[in-house]
Amino acid sequence: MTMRKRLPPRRQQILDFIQTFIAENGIPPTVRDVQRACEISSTSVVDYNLKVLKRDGYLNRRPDTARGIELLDETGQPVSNAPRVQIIGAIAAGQPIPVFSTEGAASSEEFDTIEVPPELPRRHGKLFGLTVNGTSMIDALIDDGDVVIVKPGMEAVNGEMVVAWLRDEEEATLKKFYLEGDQVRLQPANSQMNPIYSSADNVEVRGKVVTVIRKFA
Amino acid sequence: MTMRKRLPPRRQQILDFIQTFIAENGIPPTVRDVQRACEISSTSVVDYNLKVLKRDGYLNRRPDTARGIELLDETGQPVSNAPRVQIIGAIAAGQPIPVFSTEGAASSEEFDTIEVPPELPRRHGKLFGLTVNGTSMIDALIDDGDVVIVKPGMEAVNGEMVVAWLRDEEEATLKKFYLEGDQVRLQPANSQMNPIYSSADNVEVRGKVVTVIRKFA
DNA sequence: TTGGCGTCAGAACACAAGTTCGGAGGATGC
DNA sequence: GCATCCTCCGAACTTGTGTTCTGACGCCAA
Repeated sequence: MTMRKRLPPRRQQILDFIQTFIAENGIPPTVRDVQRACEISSTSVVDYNLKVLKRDGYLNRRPDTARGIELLDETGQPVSNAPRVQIIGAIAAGQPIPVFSTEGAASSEEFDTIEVPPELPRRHGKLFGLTVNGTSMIDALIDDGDVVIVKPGMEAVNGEMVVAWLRDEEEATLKKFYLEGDQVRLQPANSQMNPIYSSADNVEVRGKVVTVIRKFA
Repeated sequence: MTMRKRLPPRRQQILDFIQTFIAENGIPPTVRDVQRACEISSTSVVDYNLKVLKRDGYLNRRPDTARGIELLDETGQPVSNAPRVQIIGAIAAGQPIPVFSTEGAASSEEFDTIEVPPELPRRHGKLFGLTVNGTSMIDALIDDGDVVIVKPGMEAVNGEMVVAWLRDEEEATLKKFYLEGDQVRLQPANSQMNPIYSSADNVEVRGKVVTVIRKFA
């Protein structure tokens, strides 16, 4: 693991541009793309900085090939353009969620993110992630440290796993949702634990679990 | 939604190569890359076929730009370069798996595939997928039609969900694995179902579940 | 047959793009 | 001052790469 020091402004600018360019166009920029965008007078300057960035492990270059720049992450792995979902907090049965601003569009770089298959955002739109604390969902194959990907929304069908907000208690929990008459049963995924019963008025569905991502198994 | 008819072999070959090339290199091939790989005598032939493929909605081309090919999916959306895992069959408690050649490296286009976060193959190497039939794993948040991503391997730790092959019965099942003395308990994830006990000799772990991907929720 | 159509071959063109070279400031240390 | 290193400049060189032109071959219907 190479340390990532603060870069000279030129170099940082180049690196940022490459990142943006790939995100926007799907393919890496050419040397001259970088030159124009960063208003550098000569391609040799770009080449020089790219060489340094390569030496320091920020990217790879395929020699003699057009658009041969390949960004690397902190571990030296090629970086992918897979979509990332913000992990906006943690959740555990009976524990409050911190922020939880569903549409706040908070500034990007504040939260951790996690890679998801591109199919998910395509199908569900905006999503967020919650880290699961503890093993209270162990029967649902959700272990300590796993991340649930949640689609914001108020509706839920019986049996779906939802993020439920209990108004009176001011707590959020991750449970299976069952509407039974005028009360709601929130069923944990742990045979050791009992369901929570609450009046339907007191339960606010904040979103439902779309999938679970196990960070390492 | 454009219909995707059977393509002439040349065109299909070109399309396949582009797909493979992007998967392997992260950037699209050049016209001459295609030419060499498909053993085509002239770049004009490649260009001609690319034009037809573009007309028919299989790809986009950025004019005059190196590596300007952009693959499209059935809906005309740009296709991502997220890794894909082969779904080599289906599995349900007590049901046999069809093929199950772990390392066979079967011909590419025979199986369905599913997108996974790039982190998974990076971490675990070669993986395969199995479609889950039925709701016998419902307590594990694995529903009918979900896909379990499995890392091939013989070892398992107690509590892990594994694909277990029962030699005598010649059946494969998806269960949680517990080695208890010299026998193995295969615990289903359904409170309605009883565990299977078998001698350790009779149980062969084929792989363990790395994650679950819900196709639509 | 004839003509159109889809497909391919070979070659060339024109520009895109990676690479290299000599030189020049500016900082830093001796 | 002098050497050394980092960084930049301008220009050129060489190759990569998209594109085009002309011609040909086979197929099929009028």
